[in-house]
Amino acid sequence: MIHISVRRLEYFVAVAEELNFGRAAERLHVAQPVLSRQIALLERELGVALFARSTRGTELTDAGRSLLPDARALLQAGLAIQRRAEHAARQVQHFALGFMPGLIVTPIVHGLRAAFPDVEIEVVRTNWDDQVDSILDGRVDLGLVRLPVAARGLHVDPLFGESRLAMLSTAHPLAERAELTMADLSELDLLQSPDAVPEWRDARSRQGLPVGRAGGYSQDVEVKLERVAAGLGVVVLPSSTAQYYTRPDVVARPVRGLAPSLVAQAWMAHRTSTLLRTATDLAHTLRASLTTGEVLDEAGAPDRC
Amino acid sequence: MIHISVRRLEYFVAVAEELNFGRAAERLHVAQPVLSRQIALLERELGVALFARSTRGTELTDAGRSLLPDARALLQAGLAIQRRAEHAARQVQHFALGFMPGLIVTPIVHGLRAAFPDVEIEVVRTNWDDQVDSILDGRVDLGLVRLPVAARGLHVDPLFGESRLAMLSTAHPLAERAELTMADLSELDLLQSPDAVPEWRDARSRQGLPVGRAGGYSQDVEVKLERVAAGLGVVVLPSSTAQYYTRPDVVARPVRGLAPSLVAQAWMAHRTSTLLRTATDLAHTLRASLTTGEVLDEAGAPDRC
DNA sequence: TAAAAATACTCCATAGGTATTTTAT
DNA sequence: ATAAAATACCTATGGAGTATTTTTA
Repeated sequence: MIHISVRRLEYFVAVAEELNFGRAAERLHVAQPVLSRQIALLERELGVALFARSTRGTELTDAGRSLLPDARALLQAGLAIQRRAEHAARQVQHFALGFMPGLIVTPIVHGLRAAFPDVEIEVVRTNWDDQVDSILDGRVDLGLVRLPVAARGLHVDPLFGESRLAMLSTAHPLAERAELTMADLSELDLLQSPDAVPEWRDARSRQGLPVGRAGGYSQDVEVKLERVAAGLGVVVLPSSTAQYYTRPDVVARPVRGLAPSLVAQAWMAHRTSTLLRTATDLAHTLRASLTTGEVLDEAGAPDRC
Repeated sequence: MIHISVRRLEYFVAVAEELNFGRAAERLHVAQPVLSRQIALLERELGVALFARSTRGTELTDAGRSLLPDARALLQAGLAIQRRAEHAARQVQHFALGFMPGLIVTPIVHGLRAAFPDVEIEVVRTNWDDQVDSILDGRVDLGLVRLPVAARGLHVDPLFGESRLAMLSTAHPLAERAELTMADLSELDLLQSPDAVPEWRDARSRQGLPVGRAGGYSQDVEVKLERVAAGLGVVVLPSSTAQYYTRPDVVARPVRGLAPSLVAQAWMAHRTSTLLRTATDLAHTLRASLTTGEVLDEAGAPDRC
């Protein structure tokens, strides 16, 4: 029998994120004493202190730190349940297809419409930061994602690879070169998450240069390109994305030593339906037509995990 | 904000499994009207009917069927939280290493003890049916499993392969042959889950023979071998397991056309700790010494998903 | 003394229990 | 007539609110 209360975990996550009971209470639209009490109850229930309180700044204990990802996972499972129930409640069936910028999902949508004329097909453009979350929390039933993904509970089925290009302002000296090297690239500021370009991060840390960025990262391609055009740095995009989003003041240059980007389809591992099955089959069959760029290698055998 | 109540989902799963409110209530140690009300409230909350009630047998609706796996996933996340909190509550750190029959975890345990003398290391023998569940519900921090696994939320890192052998009663006519073929094998009754021997299942269904088993499957190696010795059929075991569990009335025979079994380590994808990291590194380094059988091929690059 | 969290207390929503009715075979 | 689920009604736990106190930099 499970005693855990979802609400309490939500409170816990909020406090862990704010590290301040008052602000967390405000964010949750409850009174501050409620949090004091509920967190204390959660701690008693679990038998561990989750926070080290002090008047200036609350901190997570080891136990709290270890609970946080578990709690987040449970909350996301709860969200997914609500979202999907909403869809089940409306009589018309619904299927949401997520895709990263540069990918073309029209062929899949056409195929699905032909096979299931009564189903409402929705397409959702995702970003690097929510390509996985959108699947986990039920906004998207099947996502066309770019690897790597932190696949908690997902089936990931690689579809094809495509080369990646560095996007530079035309005003930048390096824009005159036909091809860049990793050494060139690592000199530049990266305007996207280093997780998306591990080669850059590795080269940077080998050189002892800073890897993080003070300003944070923009997630929208358009915003990234805006900042590139402004001369703030470089972003690395898959060729399809580079080709889709073109502007006169930004050029795309190949980089020697940059591994290809892999496109995959991903879905909740424990969900199955003929609709989903049809969609994954379609995506696999039509994978060569899902991009405007050239397909590097078609990842063959289903590497589903 | 999430409104879902874990308790209600627990009730839902119980009723979905029993398909009878009275029996489910008994199992949950609550009164039957409680379930009627809580399920009705859950249905109102979600806005969908989950059960089609009738006086003879309750059935799941489509919405209910689609909720069930999601609900189970959430409950398992809840269990994991409770289990791990229990461990965090005891001051002494704890690490549970799961392993399938035939595998030798002593080298890893020694390595961990050397690196973390104060941590309590527990080893847990798992079976085919709980090698994954034990990780998901927090009983095991790192599991040495046999592929394939339905990897919901797991990192799976293949370690090595080993050949598989058919275990037969010495009294069986085929026991006199030095090697069997898939055709021989598919004639025999399989005393383990067909999922563990897909080749057998495929051969059976091609021949139009029944694949399922009325009696269900035993999960313990010892019990399986007992039944083999009794002449009820055959089981297929990895060579290490075959070598570890030996009895005079059972023989092991190679089978032409049987793919090797892969051993992997698996852990919750969203958990990280130096302890876990050390353990996975140890397992990877020592992988050749984790089995008594011969290592077929060492799966190299980390295929972590 | 000021900011942050905990405590005291009150109120009400809701889960759970028992007894009973409804419903379909 | 019987088995299964729903309803009626009661109780008590516990979550949320306001006011206040404790704590420490």
